[in-house]
Amino acid sequence: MKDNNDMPGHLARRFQQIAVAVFLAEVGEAGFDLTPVQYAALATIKANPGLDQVTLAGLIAYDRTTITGVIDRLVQKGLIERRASPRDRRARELEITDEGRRALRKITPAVESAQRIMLRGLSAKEGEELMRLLRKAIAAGNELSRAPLRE
Amino acid sequence: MKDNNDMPGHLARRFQQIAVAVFLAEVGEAGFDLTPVQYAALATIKANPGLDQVTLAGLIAYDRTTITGVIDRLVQKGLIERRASPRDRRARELEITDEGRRALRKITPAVESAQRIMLRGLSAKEGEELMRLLRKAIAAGNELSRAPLRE
DNA sequence: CGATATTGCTCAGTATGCTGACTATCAGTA
DNA sequence: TACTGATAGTCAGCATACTGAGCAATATCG
Repeated sequence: MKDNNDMPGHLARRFQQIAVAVFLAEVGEAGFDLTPVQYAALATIKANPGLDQVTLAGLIAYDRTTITGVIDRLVQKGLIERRASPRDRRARELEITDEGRRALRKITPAVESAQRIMLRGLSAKEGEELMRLLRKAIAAGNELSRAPLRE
Repeated sequence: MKDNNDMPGHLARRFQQIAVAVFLAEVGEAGFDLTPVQYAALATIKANPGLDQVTLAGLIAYDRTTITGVIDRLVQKGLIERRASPRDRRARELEITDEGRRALRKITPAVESAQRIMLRGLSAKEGEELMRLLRKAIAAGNELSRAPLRE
């Protein structure tokens, strides 16, 4: 009988669980109330001004039904704006606000610190290797989830 | 500006996302409707007959408020039984049913297949290395989440 | 041009996960 | 034994994620 610790699926869940907890703790300590998911969305909107929701979802591999709520909350916090696209009346264009830009800038150190903490059990070389293997496994499984990465 | 693919937190989320999708697909194809979380709970209850909810939660690193719903659904499906403990009237003892045992046995090939599929981009050696690194990072971060592993 | 397919988005429903609060019970101690 | 603290479980509330359905608008093709 296989142990939980021999199951990549179980290990994935545990690592994710710790990663989220560390992120929330670091960002919270910096005085902000942003989830990992909201942070990734905000950073991606900043890097791609005016993109629509489906494109955003593809860039960070979120489900299209999940992104709606995430965007709602970012708008609610005043960090982004959502407006109808002039070219396609089905689509909504997303834009970061000045406040969103400010928040992103101030949060960055906490986010980077969180990434270090979640790898604190590994050497620098091991951390790199873990990320390489995750990237490789993810690339091979990209199409297996409902929300694949789309570049 | 760091890319998402350089963030262990983001990679953790993506890998877990794929792992869950693969698990549900494989188990669903085998004719069962069990989530990864429900499967781990069921297998752990079988291996530790009569354990209480807090102990179960500790063995698989679930939050005690999450385990309640998971157990509800396993009971609902007739796979486990929950009854008051004779020694501690606060506690509930959990026991797998015959039907739970049967389900577990029939599901096992699908679960193992799922674990292979989620590593299909890696060689056997790389898969082992990924699991080793995840275990190491998880061990170092165990206390950082609200639901640490308790053996 | 008009029928059809596709796309962007939303919604209802279900299942994790977490925070924080609460009840009931148990354990240790003054 | 009475008080105090810890523990087992539940609940309400919020935030991901997903399934499946549906609406409105756009694209495509005969």
